[in-house]
Amino acid sequence: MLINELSKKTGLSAHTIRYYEKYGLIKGKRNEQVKSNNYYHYDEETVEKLELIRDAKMVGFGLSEIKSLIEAWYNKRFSIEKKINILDEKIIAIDDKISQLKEMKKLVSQFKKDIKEGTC
Amino acid sequence: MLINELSKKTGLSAHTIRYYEKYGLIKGKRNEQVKSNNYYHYDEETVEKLELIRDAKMVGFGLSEIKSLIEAWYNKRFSIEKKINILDEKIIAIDDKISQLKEMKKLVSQFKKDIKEGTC
DNA sequence: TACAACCTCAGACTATACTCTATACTTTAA
DNA sequence: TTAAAGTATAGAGTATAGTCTGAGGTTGTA
Repeated sequence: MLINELSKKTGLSAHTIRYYEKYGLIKGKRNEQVKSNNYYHYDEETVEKLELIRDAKMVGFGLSEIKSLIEAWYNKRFSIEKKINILDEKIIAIDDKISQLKEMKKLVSQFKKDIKEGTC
Repeated sequence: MLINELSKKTGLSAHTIRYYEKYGLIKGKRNEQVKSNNYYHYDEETVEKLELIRDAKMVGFGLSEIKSLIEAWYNKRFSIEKKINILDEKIIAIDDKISQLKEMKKLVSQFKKDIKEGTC
């Protein structure tokens, strides 16, 4: 698929997708047979990656962290040990964030309760 | 306490704390009795607020979202209904983030398993 | 009383992550 | 066959959230 379709599928603008491509998060392929243009083509794996990026960003991961995750995921040059290490780190980071969110939720819920009880 | 102590207690730099104060997230008080200086004094509530800000930022909330949360929390001018609304929104946002993180964790764990099984 | 260690304020600078503009070429539908 | 829509690239501009510098004043300790 071309960038416009990719954009529609992921909800990210073509500009943002190109920015991610420059950043090294995704990679389109050019069709060597077609010589009239040099359009990039993207596959389903790219859709998956972009969805992962979108979600990871929502929960506070930066692009550099996401890049290391994606490299562990797809990069063939990394050793198994290195990949496992990176993935373990991310799992710990995710668990930390979940704990923090649960703590925040408890706090916010308690505060909501306090407000309600202070008035009824 | 003065800004240096606040900085040490929260792990945030004095610069960052002043930035948050300008942004409207916290508010120091000046001692009217002392006329030789115009140092700001901060209380324990400010420490709590800064800890909340730090945690909320870690899980992807921006300063504007955090500001609305803090206002619901501390601002006396807001009506009870408005405060409850804001807090409910935050609770929903927190739940969303937790779901996303769980989804990410599942994905990362599965991938880790795949890597391991692909080699052993 | 000197000197280090504070404090305030204004304003310049930086990093991250986009977002937009301009230019130029290609494809597609009427 | 031409106008609209799509694509690539470079580079400028923007938003957010700091981060740093400098100038000038204060406080605490030797």
